[in-house]
Amino acid sequence: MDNLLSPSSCFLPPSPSSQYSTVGTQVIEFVPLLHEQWLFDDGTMSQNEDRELWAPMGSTLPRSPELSELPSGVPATPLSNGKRRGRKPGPRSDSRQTVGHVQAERQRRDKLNRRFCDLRAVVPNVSRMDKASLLADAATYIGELRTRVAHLEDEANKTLEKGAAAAASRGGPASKFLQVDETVDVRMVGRDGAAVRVTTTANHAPAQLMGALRSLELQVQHACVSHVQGVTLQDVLVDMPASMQDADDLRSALLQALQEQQDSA
Amino acid sequence: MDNLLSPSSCFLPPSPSSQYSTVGTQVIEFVPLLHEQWLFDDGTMSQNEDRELWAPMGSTLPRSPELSELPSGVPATPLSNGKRRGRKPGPRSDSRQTVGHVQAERQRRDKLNRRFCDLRAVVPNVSRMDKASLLADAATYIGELRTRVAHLEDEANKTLEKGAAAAASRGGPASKFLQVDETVDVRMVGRDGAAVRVTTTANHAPAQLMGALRSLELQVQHACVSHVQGVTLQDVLVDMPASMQDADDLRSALLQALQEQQDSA
DNA sequence: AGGAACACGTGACCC
DNA sequence: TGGGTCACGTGTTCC
Repeated sequence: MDNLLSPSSCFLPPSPSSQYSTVGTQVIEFVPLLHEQWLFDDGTMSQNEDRELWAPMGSTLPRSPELSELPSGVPATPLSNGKRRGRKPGPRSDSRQTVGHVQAERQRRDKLNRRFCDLRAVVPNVSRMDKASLLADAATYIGELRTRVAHLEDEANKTLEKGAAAAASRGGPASKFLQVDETVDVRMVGRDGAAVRVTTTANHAPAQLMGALRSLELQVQHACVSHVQGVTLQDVLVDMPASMQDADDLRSALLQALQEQQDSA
Repeated sequence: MDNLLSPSSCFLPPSPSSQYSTVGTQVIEFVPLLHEQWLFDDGTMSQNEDRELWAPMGSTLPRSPELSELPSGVPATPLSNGKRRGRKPGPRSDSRQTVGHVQAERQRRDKLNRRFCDLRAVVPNVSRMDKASLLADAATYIGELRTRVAHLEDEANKTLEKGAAAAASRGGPASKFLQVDETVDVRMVGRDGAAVRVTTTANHAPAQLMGALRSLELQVQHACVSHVQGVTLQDVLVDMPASMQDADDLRSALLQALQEQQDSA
């Protein structure tokens, strides 16, 4: 992981290096002045040395005669203290325009890292301090928040209005079904879908089936229910769970869930 | 912007190029035979291709005799469209260990980009397609969700304390959180039938609705359920009980039943 | 032209 | 030692 463990808990480039003068954009940008290494580059250091420190690079390029140093208005940037991550200046020919390029790239990097910081500030429980983990955690966190909001919202809607008038109609005979002539068919639809057909004469069969599907954590993508002459026909399309391979798996699980469902009723 | 506008709307490196052979991770790998590269992230990126495409670089170097290519199995599949962003292989001497390094770095980059994709999948309204904007939008979105959760929570607490309070039933703005996709509509069909339409983002909405109908002793004559993009639409035709006169009676009873249904869950 | 955005290779750092 | 992560400079493409 790296310095990311640094107390500031926020990754920022070792070299703030933000001291472009001419860029138009707002450069409010306070350096987080964390108390860890590289906090102050402040340009006070002599620039050169750092630059020549690692001058002789291994691989090399046929360097163009005029490599010199960045013409940048502010010569600093070297951030000289021994800490630095990036690549050494390496052999490059700067054509007075690549220097602008490298500087722009630096800004872009900084901006991106700032955004990473901002994101990290609003995401709790960032498991590891690493960028990829942060992104993953942010995504899952958003997912959590979403389901929570949805849950709270329909809860609010329900509690929002309801006369005190109680249910009155309660506790009917409810159930006493026998499930003779009850059929449960399951067949695959594509790779991840399963079509379930249930016919029964039981009372409130939809409640039983949907309750069973919920207990199995099966997401209902589509359902169609018809009741005619005492028998209820239900066709349901559900997502096939990863834990099940074929239709038979689902069917037996569903039968058991239906059984439990009606036992609890 | 960039290619980010690409139909896939997800940034992934033009060259998956991930073709480590020995790494443990799954390398299912199907060549993305569709008309655009990298349509999906899902880790199953293809590998191989390019790499020698732009072999002759401008700057040049007396390249070391053994640059060759990575142990790549598939030399072909140039993915030829002239699209590519990164720098060309450039002149490098690989010391048999830097090569492992570069491909490790590649994996890291890919993983990071995958995470960017995942994040982007859960953040709505991503203004611009650019990484920094995505991060910013994600952060603000999390902020919105948070305040929303907070509001909903203390609202729930409020309504929970006072049972009565009533809230003047309907008509008005009701609650600020009542969004368009959270509705319960009821209308009469003939003299003895009622059509109920419920749209919600709640989980396992069918189980809740059917359970509520059962608790009201309402016989389901027909039902149709569709789930799309997180919202569940349910149309149910029920027998109108003798104890209720109009649709509003049924609606309020249903709302209460739904509430109880979810409280018991 | 020139800016913006990205991927890549590379040196450095850490555990 | 080595795998993992980072920042940097660079080449490249798109607008």
